[in-house]
Amino acid sequence: MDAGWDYERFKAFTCADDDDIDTFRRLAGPTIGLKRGEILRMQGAPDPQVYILLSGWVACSIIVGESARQIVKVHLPGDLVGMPSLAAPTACDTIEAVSAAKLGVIETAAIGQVFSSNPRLAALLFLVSQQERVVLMERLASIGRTSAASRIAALILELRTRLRRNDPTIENVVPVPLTQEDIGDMTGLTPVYVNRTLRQLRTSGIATWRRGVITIDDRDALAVLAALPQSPERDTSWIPSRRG
Amino acid sequence: MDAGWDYERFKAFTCADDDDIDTFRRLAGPTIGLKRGEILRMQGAPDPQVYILLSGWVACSIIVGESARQIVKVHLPGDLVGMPSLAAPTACDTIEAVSAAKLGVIETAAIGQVFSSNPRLAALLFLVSQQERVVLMERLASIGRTSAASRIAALILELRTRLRRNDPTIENVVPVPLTQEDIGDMTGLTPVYVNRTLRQLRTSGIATWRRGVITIDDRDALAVLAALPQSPERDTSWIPSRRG
DNA sequence: CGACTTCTTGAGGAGACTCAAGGGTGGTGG
DNA sequence: CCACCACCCTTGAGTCTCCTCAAGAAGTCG
Repeated sequence: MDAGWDYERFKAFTCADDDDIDTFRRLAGPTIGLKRGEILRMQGAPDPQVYILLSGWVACSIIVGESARQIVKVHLPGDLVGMPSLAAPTACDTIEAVSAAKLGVIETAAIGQVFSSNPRLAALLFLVSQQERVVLMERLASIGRTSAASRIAALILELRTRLRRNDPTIENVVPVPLTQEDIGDMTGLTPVYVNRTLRQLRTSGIATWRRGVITIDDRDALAVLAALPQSPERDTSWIPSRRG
Repeated sequence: MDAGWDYERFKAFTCADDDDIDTFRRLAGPTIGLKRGEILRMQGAPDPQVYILLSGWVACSIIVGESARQIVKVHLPGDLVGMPSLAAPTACDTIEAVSAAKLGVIETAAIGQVFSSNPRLAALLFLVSQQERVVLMERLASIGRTSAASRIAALILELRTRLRRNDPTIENVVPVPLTQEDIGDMTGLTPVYVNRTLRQLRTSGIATWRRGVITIDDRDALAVLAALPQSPERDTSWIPSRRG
């Protein structure tokens, strides 16, 4: 744990080993602290940077029209934040702290260095991006083609799965610092309707989401409701080995 | 043009130069031909491969529940197809030909080789993935937060922009081999409502979509309706140079 | 020319939204 | 320690966008 960065989390996320971690750690620059609700950078800001989330949660969102907001990703500790804007002159999304958070800045040039000097780590970064694409694709399918209850069920299961990578002891009680408005912005619903849908999940004995804590009462029913495949593990055999 | 692969298209797409192209060309294996409607591989199929689209259009979709389909990406010639499933033991999406199409197979191991032997090209592949993420994020915002008319407007503009990379002479007449059902599966709408929305766009003098051809009548109005930022160009200064 | 897919339009219904008001909860300052 | 304030949650009533079901027309391919 250097400057609070949860390396174990990052290792699990990328299948990186200790040497990879060492290499990567050297990339992280100064640390930034954010209070809940604080904005790290706005969509459209010039010269976007890449960050690594050390602690807390941040949300990346896109503003549509005058006021509508769509959260495209909530990041948990260990996540790389801001990669999609890597090659853009201006940021394509807004990064905002959902809870108090700390981030390390990663110079864009350092990413290029990884590709030159550490092909294995570069491939791991590439792989992480593919996984992020899959998550986005599944969220797209969820929002485009399912009911409010299904979208929220899928969200609950996604958060549970991701949090379990950090903390394998998590089972049916999942701490989540999102407001109902945040949930709406993630699922494409209004806060009012999120509230009604949560009540429906609660009264039907499937899940209870209250005061920042989800309690899953019937995981099978939740999975059926979500209607999305639970992705299995990854195959990393194609990644270059360290010596070769 | 080797085996019909539009290298110029790929070069424009990735900012790759001739040497990069040469390297990449060696990766492409056997060519596969598909008729319209034919499925290359189903979601859940084991050992997914990566392809390069040589000609025609293919769609990647996710099945939700019993019958609902969400198209997460339509690919144009030059695109890399199937990357998101790269590290998964089973394919996360179904690849289907929207029009007659040809694809080259790319061995998974060859991708790893690129990372070992050609960091510059690896970085370009990485960059392309980030761009794909941005496109997904914007589609997510569109579907999650805008009306049917806005979604279709955004789709029209996205297709126009991408096709113009292939053929810069395209202005207001855009050839698009998608059925109204396909449009619905891309935008999260039913085919019936797509039809009504297209009529609405037509009668309000914004755009006409008929028989595989979009005619844009008022591009400014279309952009306002789409309500999404038109992304500017990329900054690739961080990519490793060939010698260095 | 015939079979099939795709498009078009109508009528009715439901899921999600908007507007509005009241009740909790936690944080801050006196 | 209490009171106030801001934020968030909760619920009701009414509306509208979009969906479902259905049938026929138009286009396309063999």
